[in-house]
Amino acid sequence: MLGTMTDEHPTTAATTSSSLDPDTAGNDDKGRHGNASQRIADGLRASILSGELPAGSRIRQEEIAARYGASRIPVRGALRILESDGLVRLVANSGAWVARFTRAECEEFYQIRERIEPLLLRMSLPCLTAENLDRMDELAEQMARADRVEHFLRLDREFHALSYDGARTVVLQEIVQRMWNMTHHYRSMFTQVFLEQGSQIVHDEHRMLVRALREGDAEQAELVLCGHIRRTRLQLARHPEMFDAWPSASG
Amino acid sequence: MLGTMTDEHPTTAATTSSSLDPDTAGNDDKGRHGNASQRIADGLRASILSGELPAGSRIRQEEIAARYGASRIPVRGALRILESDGLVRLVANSGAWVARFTRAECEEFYQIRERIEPLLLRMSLPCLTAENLDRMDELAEQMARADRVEHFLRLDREFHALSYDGARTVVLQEIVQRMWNMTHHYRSMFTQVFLEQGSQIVHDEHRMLVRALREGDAEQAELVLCGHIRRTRLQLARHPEMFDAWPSASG
DNA sequence: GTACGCCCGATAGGATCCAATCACAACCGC
DNA sequence: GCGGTTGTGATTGGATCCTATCGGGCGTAC
Repeated sequence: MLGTMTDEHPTTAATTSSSLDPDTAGNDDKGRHGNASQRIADGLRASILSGELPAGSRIRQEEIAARYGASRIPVRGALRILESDGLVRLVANSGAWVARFTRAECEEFYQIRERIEPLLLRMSLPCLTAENLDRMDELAEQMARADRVEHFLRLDREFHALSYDGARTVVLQEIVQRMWNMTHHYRSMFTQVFLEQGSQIVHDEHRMLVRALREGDAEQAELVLCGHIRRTRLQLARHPEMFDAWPSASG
Repeated sequence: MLGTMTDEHPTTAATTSSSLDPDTAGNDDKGRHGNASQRIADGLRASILSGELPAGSRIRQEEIAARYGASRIPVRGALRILESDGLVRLVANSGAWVARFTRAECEEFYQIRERIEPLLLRMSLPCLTAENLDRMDELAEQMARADRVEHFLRLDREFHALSYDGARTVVLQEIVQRMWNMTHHYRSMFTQVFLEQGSQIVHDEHRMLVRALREGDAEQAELVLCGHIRRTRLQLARHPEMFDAWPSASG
């Protein structure tokens, strides 16, 4: 026979790498089983999120290919992956740029997050374990004492990722992850501001969230999370200077 | 100079093709200016949505390349595009399959839609024109008289796409479009059922939606739309036979 | 002096060829 | 007879080469 090998759907996906945690985002060992595109995409994603590749800067295929010791073919694949991640903008026959978002787009992302993250939280709630919640308490505690931006961001991302850990969804988690990646730089700048101000409300919200989850109160958890994101969006809107002070795109 | 050509971000995107309408979905003329990947992706998308390529069937690169008179390189690009559209599932070193969704995943999609489409509608409302609304009335009228599934689906998609036409968003519209594509077959089967039953509630909802939009009542419009999607989800959950009677994947 | 058109370099996209990987199957040892 | 192993074919992934396209710079005409 010729065409009757494995024409049915694959048993499980298992190839989409990258968790909500930016460090392990795409560094799953299984992700690289012979897939250079994925490896390059993961590396580029890390470079973009770390700020090494600033928003608006151009990405040249040959340069990336040389850096990763590959040809331009897997680089193109990587760029497509990052485009679907929302981190790179491709223009046919022209080139690739690190995505840069306007203030309006950023507000759009936050409004999307306000709607879908509470849903994801609701879906996650029934399967959250006591270990999840204990760890979230720890993280909330550590965040309250954090003074460096990168440290806070790492804890914050792990905190929220944990809160979504019980969800059995696929697409929703991917969307949420994309939103987190796309808003990464804004959260970074915003964190800078509120760490300087020593605002406490973020930690109050985190504690309220864990409490609602512990009590199994999905409605309350949704409200707290929605408010958490909404407050951030409104705060962000009050700091338009963040959108002017973009890290400039060097060649 | 060497590196100082156009290293800034491109002025506008303008390359993401495909509207909410499945016919023009990706057939924008500008999409093909030397971009075979896009052209092939658009063709494949149409084949998948039309049912010509059934869910779960395998996609062979060489076969597609031959059909479109190209090499396998742009086919790979097309497959990546469709993967980010959620219509194709890629497994490294194994192959590509037309995405097939479980009942749980389908419910997930509808729940996502319940949350984000009302938001998109709210964002669209302020910029909707009288022409938009008049055309929506027409479409609602035609839908009430439609008796063929494809005809209804086409009108329905145009109706809702029009309701989102005022939105200045980018990402949100892409997400919504993806959800519509991924649920396309389910809507097809569901439409079959309710057309046979002669149910009127869908048309009532459509009229209520237009009325709320005319009155500029965003809150009411959101509620109606949420209920519209929610009711469909619950109806779908009551027809588990749809998930058994999948079109089989022929090689 | 300015505006238009042509030319050319650089970069992205595509074709062809080659290597790696996987699935199936037949074979051999126990 | 059965399980593990290895071989083979098909298919995907990657490298190299070639072509198309885009943008800037120069020259010329008005």
